[in-house]
Amino acid sequence: MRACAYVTQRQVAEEAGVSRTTVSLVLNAVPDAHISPPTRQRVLDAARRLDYYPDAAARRLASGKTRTIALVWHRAPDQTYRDAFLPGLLDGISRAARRYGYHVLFRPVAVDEPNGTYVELARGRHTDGLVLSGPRSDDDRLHRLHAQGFPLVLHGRLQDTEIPSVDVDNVRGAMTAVNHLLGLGHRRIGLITNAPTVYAASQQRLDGYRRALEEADIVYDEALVRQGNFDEESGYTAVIDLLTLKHPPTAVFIASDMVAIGALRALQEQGFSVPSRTAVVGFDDITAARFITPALTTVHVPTFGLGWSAGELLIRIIEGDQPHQIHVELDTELVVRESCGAAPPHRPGPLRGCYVNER
Amino acid sequence: MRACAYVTQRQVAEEAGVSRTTVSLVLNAVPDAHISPPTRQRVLDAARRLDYYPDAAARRLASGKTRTIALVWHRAPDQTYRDAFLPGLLDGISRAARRYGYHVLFRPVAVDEPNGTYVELARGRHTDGLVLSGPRSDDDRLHRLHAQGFPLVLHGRLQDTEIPSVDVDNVRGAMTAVNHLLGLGHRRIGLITNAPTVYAASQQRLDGYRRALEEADIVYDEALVRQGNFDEESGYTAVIDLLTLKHPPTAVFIASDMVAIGALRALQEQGFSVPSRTAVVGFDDITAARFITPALTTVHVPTFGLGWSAGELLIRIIEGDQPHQIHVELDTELVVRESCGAAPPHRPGPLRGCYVNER
DNA sequence: CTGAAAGCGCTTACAG
DNA sequence: CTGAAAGCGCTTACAG
Repeated sequence: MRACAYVTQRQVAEEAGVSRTTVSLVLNAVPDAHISPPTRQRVLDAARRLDYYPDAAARRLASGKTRTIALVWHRAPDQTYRDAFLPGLLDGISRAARRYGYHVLFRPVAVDEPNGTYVELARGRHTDGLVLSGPRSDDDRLHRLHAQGFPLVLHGRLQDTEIPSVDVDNVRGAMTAVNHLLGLGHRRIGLITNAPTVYAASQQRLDGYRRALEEADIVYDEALVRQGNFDEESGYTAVIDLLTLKHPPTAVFIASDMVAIGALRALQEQGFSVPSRTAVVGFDDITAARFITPALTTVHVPTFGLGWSAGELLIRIIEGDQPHQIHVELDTELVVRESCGAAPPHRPGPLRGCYVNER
Repeated sequence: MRACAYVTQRQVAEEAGVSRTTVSLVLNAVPDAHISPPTRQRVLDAARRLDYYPDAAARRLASGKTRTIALVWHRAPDQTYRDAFLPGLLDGISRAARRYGYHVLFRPVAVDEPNGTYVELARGRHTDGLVLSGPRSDDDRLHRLHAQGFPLVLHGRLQDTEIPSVDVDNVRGAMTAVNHLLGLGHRRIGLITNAPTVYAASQQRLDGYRRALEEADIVYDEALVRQGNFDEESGYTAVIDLLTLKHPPTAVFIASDMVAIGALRALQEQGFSVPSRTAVVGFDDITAARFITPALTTVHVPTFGLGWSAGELLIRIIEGDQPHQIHVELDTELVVRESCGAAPPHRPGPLRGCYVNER
């Protein structure tokens, strides 16, 4: 069903009275093909007049380049959680791609899908490179792809790998959160992780927590630490458990907003109102953080920036530039709202106080 | 930089001891090419042994089909608003595409971008068809594309057009919301629109509101109607204005959750607590609706279903099937939470009561 | 049941 | 400064 009649390079050549080679050279602005300005102009005019667009498939086949990158999107156990990052990330990648003249292919991987089915994109030459969001450590086809020299960037780092990656500086992000609570005078600060610590990000946020305490000369107390698992439920349970302590913490750093939302609810139900009795700081700055009551103070993750960086890094690799940084770590920012107890004076109006504190 | 060495059809042919034609026929499972089972098996084995993937560009060039569809994503004035729909929509389109063996290209259109730049995807044969989310009525390149017979599906209907589309049944959705309030005994029901009524969806939701009132023999009172404009701010302002009435409404249907969130805040600030003094029902069921206090009763928009339908409809059109429905309208569902005052008994736990009421 | 051959619409050495 | 020609890796009538 090719309803449209497409105009080809040949027609442009005829219209301009030159060879197809010349048309190609002009339209691709090949640097060292010295085309006389008048010839150039004639080709350009002809192309415009005929409203010519080169055929993508032909161009790819001849050049060996697809000028396309793909985003492979692993669904996480908790869907809401990942959905919060998709728009920003995708927008960032798309903008970077467009900036460099690339297209972007989107490829979700269903939870029940076997590992590595997305390599078809690479092996079938649909794309020049892949951004993989949410890599699995047991994904050996991924490592094979990398070993073969296929351009790859991970969103979310994998342990012990040389595959280029983009992520937020989780250690420093966590430190910012904890330092903020310390600055408000808290000394017994609990931690609920965002996920089991087999996840690199989770371990790093835990490390940041420990380091901030250490720098404040507070001994790390494992009794104040609980494990979250991506969703509200896990935060709820973790808090209930935390409150069985004889001396519950006066503040809790919860390394995921989604988990924090469940935690907030548990705290309120147990009469540990936030922030008056317990201060809470989250991590991620998902959309809901602004809307929950009390509005959540949290560590903002720059999703657009992550997407942009991933796209740009990948394209550099594809084009053979030597990127000076193979693992990009972006800074986070603390967003002070209400749940930490350091909220700005309450202003009436549709928006909850939400200024951003630079680190 | 082609680091990988790719295996070609020719190598598979040699390995299997057959011609390239035969390889193509077998691998594409061409229906009426009668290949003997042993030959077929030999080809399959050879392909597997060599880990062969056909070259996408070559295939496209030879077949004239890209087996790719694109999602063109217009950013709306309010970004948060649209972001709420992207994950579901994109997931739906991607799943439909995969189901039929298509890939999906994602193409955001920046707010400051001139109209119709995305037609390059069509004219350059990057894709066999386009799903356009958030079409502009003044986009004449869109109409030209359609006139040329290029496969197109809109997400969000355009007035007076024969271009196939997918949307939610806005009229019935609004009626469900208003009927619910009527069922709770409300008689003075206000309306805040989701946007100016030049937007088709906005007009339709207004129509649904009027029709529900009419069927309940309540005269339409323009004094109870205000205009929202996508964001919280507009909802906040609209409520402030509404409350200047001598007899403010006892319930308000707000045709957008984002607008409703601003409205909720204004109501609470003005002492019209929700739901005890004023009942509120929203529209869209964005993620934040669950998290706001009180949790928002709202009309759920099936974003995944919209994406799936758009993808499937587009693929049917591409493949020349005659779809029996050119304008698909999906049903909505009312989600009863707290803001309408008909909440289920309060249960402790991480999740806010959120059962779904079938229409 | 299988193969030789043309062709898809470009890019890119190479020659002049 | 410009053109003739080979080639990218497939699909698809067509012939046998």
